[in-house]
Amino acid sequence: MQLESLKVFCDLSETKSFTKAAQINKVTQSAVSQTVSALERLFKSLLIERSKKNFRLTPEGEVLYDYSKKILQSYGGLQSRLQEIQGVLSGNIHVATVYSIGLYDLPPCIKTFLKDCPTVNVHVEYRRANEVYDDVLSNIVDLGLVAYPSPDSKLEVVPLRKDALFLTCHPQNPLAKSKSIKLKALSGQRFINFEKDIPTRKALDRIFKDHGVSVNNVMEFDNVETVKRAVEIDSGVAILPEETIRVELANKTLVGVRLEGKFFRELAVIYKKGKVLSPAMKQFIELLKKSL
Amino acid sequence: MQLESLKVFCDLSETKSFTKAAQINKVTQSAVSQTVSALERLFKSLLIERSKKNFRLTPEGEVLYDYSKKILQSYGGLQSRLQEIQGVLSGNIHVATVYSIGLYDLPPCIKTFLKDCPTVNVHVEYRRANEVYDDVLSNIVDLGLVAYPSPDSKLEVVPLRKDALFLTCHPQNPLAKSKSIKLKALSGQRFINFEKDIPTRKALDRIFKDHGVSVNNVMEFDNVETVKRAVEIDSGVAILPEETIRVELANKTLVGVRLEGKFFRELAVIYKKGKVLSPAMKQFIELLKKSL
DNA sequence: TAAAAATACTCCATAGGTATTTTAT
DNA sequence: ATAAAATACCTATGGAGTATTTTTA
Repeated sequence: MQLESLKVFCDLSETKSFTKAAQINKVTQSAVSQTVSALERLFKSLLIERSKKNFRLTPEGEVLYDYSKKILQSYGGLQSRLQEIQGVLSGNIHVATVYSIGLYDLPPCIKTFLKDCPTVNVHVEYRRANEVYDDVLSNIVDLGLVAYPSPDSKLEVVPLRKDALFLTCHPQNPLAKSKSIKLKALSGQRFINFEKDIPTRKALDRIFKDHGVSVNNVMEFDNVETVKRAVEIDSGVAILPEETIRVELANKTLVGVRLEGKFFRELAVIYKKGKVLSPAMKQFIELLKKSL
Repeated sequence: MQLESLKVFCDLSETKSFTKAAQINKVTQSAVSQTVSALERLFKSLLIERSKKNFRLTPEGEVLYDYSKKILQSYGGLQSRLQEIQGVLSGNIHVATVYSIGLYDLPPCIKTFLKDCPTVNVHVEYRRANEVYDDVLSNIVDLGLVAYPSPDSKLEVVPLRKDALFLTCHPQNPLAKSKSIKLKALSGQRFINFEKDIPTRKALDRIFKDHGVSVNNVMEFDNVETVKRAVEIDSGVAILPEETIRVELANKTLVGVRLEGKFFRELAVIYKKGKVLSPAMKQFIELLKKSL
């Protein structure tokens, strides 16, 4: 009995797709198909409801899934413990991150981390927020980095730094003169915003609603970079996390005005509940907590 | 990663012998040696203290042992659950039993059991009491059958029937006339006993001591059969469990006299603590509890 | 008619055997 | 000297790949 087979079966059960399970385990779809057949032969049970259109486990499949999870978790724990004993941090870490964090906050962290642990490989994938959640839940990546984490019973959420939100505007913009500004002052302003499905947009909408402010959304983009470009040509003002405009503030191409009140972008690491984190991953999360 | 390797490593850790671990897993000593090497390569750790004369696990070995036990237990649970679901009782049961139980009490049970569960193979090995304990503890057998079970922190003990002890004597013997007899009456009698290391002997010694009776041990044997033969030629009297003299009582070749007081031979099934019992084994124990 | 899953076939990696040597008592 | 473990070497099984067919939406 190979633990790898149980791993494949678990991923298959969770993704409900032979092809995805194959990708996660870096084998071909054929191998997954054969693995399942072998398991069914071994346990003399049908594990997956064929015939029917939609993927479903048989009762035996459910039992196998539950026990496999438990077994794999123990095995993960074993590996971690052994690595700890040996004091060797190594292995691979797959991280999915939303663009904003991946582009602005993450790179310096990775740099520091790789200096401390040169034997660890960190693989970063840039994704949209919902894809980060999906990839974490389907085991495609180990960790996810998101803003405004939405709680999920299948996820562990580790909160990181709260990045201060700044009103961002063109240096010539009238608002640029103030040292700080009240949220109210933004009423009716031409505003460069994120698209409706972006978490930061949702957070901004909530803030505006809570404070009875109504802005004039003149443009909507799906990423920070484009928002900044729009502000740079004074198409309007925006609210952005400090970290994402660090360079522009230094170059004076943009002005950041402190908002009166406590307005933050909350960052978080997410990972699948029950996942056994390797020592390297734990170390990585610790670093994120410290520097992010 | 093969679960079989973990199993081998566990048995090796417990028996502290490559050869025994090989026997238990029905492979050659060579295979065990290679399996351990493979595990050491895989985990990049020394698992067993070589160099030294006596077998000892390294810290890594200890960790691997602990986790392996856990993993194998889960896997055992999985197999049992699947069998339960399928309602199929099958597989093998290896039982080690002391001669007395194996010769007299067990055969009818096995017969009934095999009638109910024809797909189960019951393998019975006849052993001396201490060997039964050893075989159970070293996983050579699944279940052990003993009289007067001695508690052990590594063993589960399931008590079975308490077999009444009868004074057994030759039909012509003066004691044969009584319907029942007081223990005191045995003082000074020529007594056929078991050897000192037999549990029943120990139990008898205790009974005699507790009641201030002192018999004259004229012969000592290591098994019931020989004791009976000695009583049959009136070399002395003996105390034997009812079940073991059933045939002789029917044939009138021996007389059994009820002892006044509560004197019993306690029977028990033993198995290793933490062992996952297959449905077949559970069923078998249930049968023993009912008919023994 | 695509996409997903199953099957046919082939290959090669490795688990495990036999035979032997090395090590420890 | 003997028993246990390690090693050398070989073989066969089965895991996984490519190519293809079958199935389902």
